[in-house]
Amino acid sequence: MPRPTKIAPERGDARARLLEAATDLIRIHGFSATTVDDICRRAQTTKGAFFHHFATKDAIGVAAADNWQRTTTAFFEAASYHDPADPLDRVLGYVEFRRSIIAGAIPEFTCLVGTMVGEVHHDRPEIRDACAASIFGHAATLEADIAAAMTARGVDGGWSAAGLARHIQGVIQGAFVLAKAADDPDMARESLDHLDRYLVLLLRPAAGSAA
Amino acid sequence: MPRPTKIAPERGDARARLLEAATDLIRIHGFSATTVDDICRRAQTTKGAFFHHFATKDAIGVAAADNWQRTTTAFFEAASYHDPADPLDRVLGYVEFRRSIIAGAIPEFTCLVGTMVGEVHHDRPEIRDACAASIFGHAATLEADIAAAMTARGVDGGWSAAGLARHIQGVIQGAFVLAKAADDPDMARESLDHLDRYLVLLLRPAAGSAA
DNA sequence: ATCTATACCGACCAGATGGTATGCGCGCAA
DNA sequence: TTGCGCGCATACCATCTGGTCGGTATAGAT
Repeated sequence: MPRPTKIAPERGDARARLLEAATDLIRIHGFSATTVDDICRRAQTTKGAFFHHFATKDAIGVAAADNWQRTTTAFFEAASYHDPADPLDRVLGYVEFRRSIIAGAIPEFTCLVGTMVGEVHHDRPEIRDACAASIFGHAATLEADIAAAMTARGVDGGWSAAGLARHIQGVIQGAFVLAKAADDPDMARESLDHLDRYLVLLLRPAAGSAA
Repeated sequence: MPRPTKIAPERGDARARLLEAATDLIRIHGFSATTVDDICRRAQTTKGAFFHHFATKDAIGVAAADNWQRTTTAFFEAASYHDPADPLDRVLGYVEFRRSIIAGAIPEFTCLVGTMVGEVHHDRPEIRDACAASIFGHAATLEADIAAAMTARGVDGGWSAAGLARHIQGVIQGAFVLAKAADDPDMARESLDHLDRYLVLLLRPAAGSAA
């Protein structure tokens, strides 16, 4: 999830800067612990600008989740794990890609919407729903490849491609929780390795059938 | 995670009531959004009592995590998934047990320390470490059974019993994130079903070898 | 040139927040 | 019975919080 380098404030830019600042700060401190003043300071704007663009603090939470969905959608669409001809390779490529972008400090690779929804799910339903749209919308992008891999293998274990896609997102979110707790990105990588193993066991056609 | 019914305040009880109130409120609202006054109100005490027992708000976060570890340890030790003779059955029984206690409203079955650590990992290292001790200490209780099941099956895929135990905790934490996002406990159950399937594929001796 | 809509500024506010200072009653040892 | 420490209550405080409001600057339409 690379971020553009800081640019000097320019007229018409404040909304985007506020959104970026909010995203960064919420990933570091969480939603509740991030104050409007903090966001303004980091965005190099004032409260006047903030409340011109966002009616409430909650509103920037919703907007940040929406923005997260847009940017991550573009980011994953551009990735090369879609290239392989075999649908299972595309699914495994996705997991490998997720693994490869676990790098740097923890707030740099963890998920904005996963962090937010854990905190605000009960009190701020609008933010929760925006986070859910991002998570489950992203999960849905895996469905077709999973379904194709299921067909290729001929599996039917009473579970769905959509459900497995959701589970994959769950494992990734859980991996981030472990990394935060241990303060160690390796915890997340380890979990993604197990996820990869699961998908292979579940979806790889039996050995010898292709040789 | 059953909770005792509310009792009228009694002298000498305040600390325990504060801890229980903090636990409940943090599970609902998160750590930052839970105020000291909220905790006191729910515990039917005053700020005087609060700061008599806890030096700071952070201190009750640490104490709540420690208390969580103690109570959950006792809770899981008493469960019957330890009974089967086959170690794999004990591991699968654990997952089934975790699945069975997903019931009621979301804050009633989600994990205090998982919720807290996602929020405060960066700013409150003492709370983070207390949460980590709870999560990874609990994971460690699965290690022996996993190792025994690995031996029985004779697996060696370059991963460890400890790592798989951590992954199991990760999947459970991720399942809670999904349930919060979708506002639906079924999301968590679905993920635990996949976890069960993974463990069977990974650790069940090949079919026919026992019949 | 003027009008208007939008972007933005910065002082201000009421209430909340974590934390403190002080006092008071109960149990217990001397 | 007195003295003392512990558990807890009440009143209070400095600071921070989200949010408001009047005002200014700029760009484009007429």
